[in-house]
Amino acid sequence: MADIRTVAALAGVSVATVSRALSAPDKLRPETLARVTDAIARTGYNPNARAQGLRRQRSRTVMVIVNDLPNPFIASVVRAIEDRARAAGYCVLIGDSQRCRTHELAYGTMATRGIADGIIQFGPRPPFGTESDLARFPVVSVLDCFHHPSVPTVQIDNRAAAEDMMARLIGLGHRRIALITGPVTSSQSHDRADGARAAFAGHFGHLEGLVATTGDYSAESGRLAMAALLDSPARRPTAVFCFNDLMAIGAMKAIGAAGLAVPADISVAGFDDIEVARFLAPALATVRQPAQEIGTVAFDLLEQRIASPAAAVSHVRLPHAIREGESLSRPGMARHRHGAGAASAMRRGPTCL
Amino acid sequence: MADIRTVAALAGVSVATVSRALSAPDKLRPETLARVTDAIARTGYNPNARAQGLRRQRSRTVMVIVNDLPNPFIASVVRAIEDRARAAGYCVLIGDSQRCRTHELAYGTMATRGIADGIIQFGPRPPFGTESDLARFPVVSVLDCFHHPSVPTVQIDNRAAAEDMMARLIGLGHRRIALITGPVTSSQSHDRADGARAAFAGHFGHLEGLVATTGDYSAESGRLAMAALLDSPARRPTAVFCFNDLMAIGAMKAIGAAGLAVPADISVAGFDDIEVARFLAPALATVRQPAQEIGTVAFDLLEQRIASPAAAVSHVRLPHAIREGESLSRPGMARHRHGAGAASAMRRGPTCL
DNA sequence: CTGAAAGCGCTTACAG
DNA sequence: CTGAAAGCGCTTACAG
Repeated sequence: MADIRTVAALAGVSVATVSRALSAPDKLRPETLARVTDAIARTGYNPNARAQGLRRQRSRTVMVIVNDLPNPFIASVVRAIEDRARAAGYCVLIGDSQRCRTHELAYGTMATRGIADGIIQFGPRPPFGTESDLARFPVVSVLDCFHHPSVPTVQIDNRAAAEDMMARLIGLGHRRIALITGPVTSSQSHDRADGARAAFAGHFGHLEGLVATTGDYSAESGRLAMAALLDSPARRPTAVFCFNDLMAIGAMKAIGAAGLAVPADISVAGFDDIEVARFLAPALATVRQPAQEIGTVAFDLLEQRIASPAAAVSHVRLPHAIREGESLSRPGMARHRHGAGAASAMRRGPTCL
Repeated sequence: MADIRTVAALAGVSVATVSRALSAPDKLRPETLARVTDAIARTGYNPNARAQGLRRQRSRTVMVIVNDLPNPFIASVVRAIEDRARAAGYCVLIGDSQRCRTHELAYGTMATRGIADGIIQFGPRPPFGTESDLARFPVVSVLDCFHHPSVPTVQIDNRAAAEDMMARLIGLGHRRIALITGPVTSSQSHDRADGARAAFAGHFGHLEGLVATTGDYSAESGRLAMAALLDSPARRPTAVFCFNDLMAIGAMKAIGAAGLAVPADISVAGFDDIEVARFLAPALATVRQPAQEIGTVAFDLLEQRIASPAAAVSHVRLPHAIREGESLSRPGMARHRHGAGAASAMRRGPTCL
């Protein structure tokens, strides 16, 4: 924690020379460089990043704003961003808004106070209160994107991905399918719901049999939503498509709690392909999103934007894939061991599409 | 992104007055304050944190270094730290070392470059290469702690917690118990193994029947470790105590893959009490660690240390609890439906304690 | 190739 | 109560 003056004195040079030894060593006479390098080593000198940032007007830090850090899928994208950032000599500042708009805005403001050079935003709203800031401060929107002329986005084709999974379910013979969606504010959830509807209507010519209920991407919300769907055995779906894996885990729990089996009674599909999904029994069929690549591309786009703010804004769509699992089967695979009890249909949430 | 000079000019005062309007408003004449406040509002002025930090020699930022951010238990402790930090007006910088020593040291060095006022370290090693830095820079060690005279720690009593879970297993009648531990570098894993041994030996007077194999806290390592334990049906344990929930999830997968059932054939216990553990079927019995409180206390200790570096170093032990689950039962609950095949005993890893 | 000097945007004794 | 000035630790034209 010596400063540049200490090092300069020790090496018998000016502070400018010490600075150059670090940033442009080839501009120094080898002899001088050696003296400075030695002094740096002896003092354990590390330039103060605050002072560097102030002088250079660049912090080499990016802020990542997520809304649910404990969600393993989000964490894995964050990890990929961090990997790439580190390689590029950047620090990463993570803000977990916990879906609270106030926190989100606080992190956004913080970033613009010279703390970060740009923001990677995971949520469906801009991290600033005033839209015009988006034109001035580099922001990249990722996963659950929002749209703005000066904000690049990186995500999969959520609509097509949902269509693909629905095609799989329909292909297996399912005619009564439930969706457990994300919150109404989630743009990716809208896209997926659109895709699901398109696939269903495209195949059957109508939407009868497709039902949707809303979750909030937490396992508990998936459990509750599924429990609501099970309230009415007569209209019970034969397959459930959850818009993330955590909700699928919750749904599986609710199905088990009702004395039903996956997939014999109800097939379950997820979204994200988090690691634990592969460890469930049965292993969850889900939509794989390329977490690593999403993070990498997001960082690269942000870095480009920091370097040249006027360049064209690109919107990257990365490929998804269907991850096979044991949680899907054809409908009607179970003996009819459950009594009726046609109770309160659609009590909570579920609405026809 | 106006600067203080712009605001001062607009309000017709000096920059010193603008600074005071923010940090000590009561020192200004109400009239002046009003003019400045108005100018601040009109320009959307936010002080540059870099410049503030440089001048004040305080960044009001703490760095959190974890080794596995996607682990939901770790993420939940990080979230608690962030909550507390935000309330105290601090930023949080998260570094995910991914168990790589080089990255860990890089984050540690970064923090000391004026970027952070202190570090909360999750791993069992100090974040610096030279020990003496620990006396100079505030560090708090958390969860998987290391020990150093000037570093406060916060964790549960891992030894006692393991004893408690072992007592539960022994009380159910288990006589052949396997441990799936963390890596050898993990101090908390050592403590837990000690506790497990003490409980076993205390009850039986010997260690025959207690077996340990090593994992790395990932689900996949739990699966592999469990598969190795199942290699020899004759010596198969009737209960497995995994030193985190992710490994327990992996172990359950391996048990299912071998055609066995939890808990009928093998009881499984975990550690951490992550949210998904409650959603497994069967719900996992585990050791609850108070994530929220651990994070809160860790931040508070760090803040104290930043404020008064010379104060006494405290070591906080927070209470754990046993979370009941359906993954435990008495041994021998299953019919003997599996053939023998007494193959290669202890081929991989498992060693008698 | 090297140094003296200005300045990044703030804060805070020091005067008045 | 308010302002002028020094300085936090760097970097980088500008001279030489």
